[in-house]
Amino acid sequence: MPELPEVETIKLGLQKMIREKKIRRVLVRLPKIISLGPATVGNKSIPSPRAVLFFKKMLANRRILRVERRAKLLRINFEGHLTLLIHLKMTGQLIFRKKGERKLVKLFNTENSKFYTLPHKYTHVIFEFTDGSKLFYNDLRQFGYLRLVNDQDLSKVRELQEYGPEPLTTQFTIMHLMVAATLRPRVTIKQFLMDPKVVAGIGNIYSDEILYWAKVRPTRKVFGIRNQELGKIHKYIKIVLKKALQAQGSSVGDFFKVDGSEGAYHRQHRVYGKAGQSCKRCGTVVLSVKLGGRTSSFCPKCQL
DNA sequence: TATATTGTTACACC
DNA sequence: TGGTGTAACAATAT
Repeated sequence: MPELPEVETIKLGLQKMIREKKIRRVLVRLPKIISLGPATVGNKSIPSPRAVLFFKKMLANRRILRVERRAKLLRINFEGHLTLLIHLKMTGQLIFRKKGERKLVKLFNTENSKFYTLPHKYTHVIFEFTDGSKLFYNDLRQFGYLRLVNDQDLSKVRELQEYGPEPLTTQFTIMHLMVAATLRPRVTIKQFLMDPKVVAGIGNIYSDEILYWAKVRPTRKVFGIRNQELGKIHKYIKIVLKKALQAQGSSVGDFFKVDGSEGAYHRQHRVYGKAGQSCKRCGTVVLSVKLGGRTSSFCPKCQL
């Protein structure tokens, strides 16, 4: 479940490991993961064998300039005005391995989950670099995608047009949240925070944690949230995401850094995944509810 | 064996 | 027209 801090952590890891490297070849083991051009990112139609060949040929012998992120979407920028968009969705992983290195990786960060050598049966795309190092794209649920786009077409990619502001920039103001709130008054504050058009990069984990610190129940409708509370939500969006980024993300479920190691922010979680446990602030049992088909956890005493 | 999981889109409904 | 709610995607852990 990579959200903004996790995707940013991956971006920084990739920036360190693969910047300036040249691709020798690309292996595509599951064609439906890849696609070409700007239209309907996320469309899972299976590309033709010709399109797969084109994808591989376009990337072969090409050098990586830099790695960027917008919302939860990674952008690998190549020489020759070509960009690879990578969305990990729920269970996508990017794991880098140096030449000759042996590496055991997990799909889930649970105690009993097993270790695999790479590539494993959930490895769908492999990038081989000219120095013998490799980058593995793994995705258990196959919701993620790798999409190759000419730089001139980037502005036509719908997601990039529709994402709300980056929460850790000065563009993201209380006023922005207030305006967005008047446009979507009937949804719950939880769904509001998770809407990528309202603000980029917040998913289930961080919306729960942000609402805990802001002391707002996830079930409340947006129209009933006072401006002072919206101000607190704005404040804790910044604080929680920054702290999570400092800890290099939360390794609950399936997130690992590009070297295969864990982030550390899940150790600081207060409510996400804590239903049935007692609140660290007041001792009350943390509850969970379903909102829009998604689980949300909160402390019924701390969050009003 | 049944159920929960989860980011985002597609689609039905009003 | 567009806000809202829900199904869909996949395959695992529990």
